[in-house]
Amino acid sequence: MREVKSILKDYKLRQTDCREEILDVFINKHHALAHADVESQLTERFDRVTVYRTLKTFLDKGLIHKVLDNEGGVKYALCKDNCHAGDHLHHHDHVHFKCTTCGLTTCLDHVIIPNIILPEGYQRVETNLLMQGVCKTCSF
Amino acid sequence: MREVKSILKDYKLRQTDCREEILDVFINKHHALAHADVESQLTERFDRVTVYRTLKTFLDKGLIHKVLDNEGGVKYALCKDNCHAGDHLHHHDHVHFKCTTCGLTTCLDHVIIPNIILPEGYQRVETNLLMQGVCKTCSF
DNA sequence: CTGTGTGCAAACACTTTGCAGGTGT
DNA sequence: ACACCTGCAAAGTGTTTGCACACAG
Repeated sequence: MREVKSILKDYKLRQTDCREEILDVFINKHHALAHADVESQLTERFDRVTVYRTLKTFLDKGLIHKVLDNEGGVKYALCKDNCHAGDHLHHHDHVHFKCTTCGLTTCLDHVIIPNIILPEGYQRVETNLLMQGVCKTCSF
Repeated sequence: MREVKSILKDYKLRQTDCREEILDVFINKHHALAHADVESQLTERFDRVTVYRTLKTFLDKGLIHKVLDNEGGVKYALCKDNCHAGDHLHHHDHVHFKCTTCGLTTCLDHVIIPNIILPEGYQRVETNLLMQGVCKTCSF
């Protein structure tokens, strides 16, 4: 996977088996993954702790972003190129959609969260929107 | 607390000390509370498990609603009267705001989530919006 | 009286931390 | 060579389940 290696290099991360595999999982699955999902998708077995730390590293470096879950967990999804508009402002103003049928949470990258007017005195920094319903493939 | 008792009756819930106290906490605190928050606010000590079950009961009966958290936990907040428009459609299309300074999450009941157009095939059922930033009282 | 709520104990699940040794650059 | 990554062990935290007894209606 040439792509994986070059992405890690771009993000100034060391090339290790664990990172390559986890990144590969994110690239191939096109939905958000919780820690447990990542773990179960790995071909090689890595320590739970290593997976936790790798996810944290990817998150810190801006390779992946958090996706909230209605059950209270956190999932992660790959950041797309449009996250880096301006390189400093790492923004994720797109909608996340969790299907109640198949259970998958996906980034609707092209559905952006509209600008919401807050009451006087509130300063917005980040917005997270999770929508639940039935996804395209499940509503046949 | 006459109010508390009548609310429990309205929701067809038995009157117990635990329920009265927990409901009282929600009424007096005007922000979302996680399980641990509820527990620490109780004057009388109830079992952890009882608190969990009470929250679940309140949630099932529609007395409180979930508030997502960016850390991956779940908080709860009282449902307002406007939740019951139509009595069957229990909707919470308001914005939740978590202050990064004081850490409190509040319901912005009057800031409703705008209607978002989804791609063909997606059916929306529920929407949850969490905004983070600085709240009114912290931005002095 | 009956069904439901509560407390206790225990199991279970999830996440973090410290340390020793291994690996990428 | 050095800094960083990994695995193991353990602790810390959060949540659920089963059962016996207590209590509201």
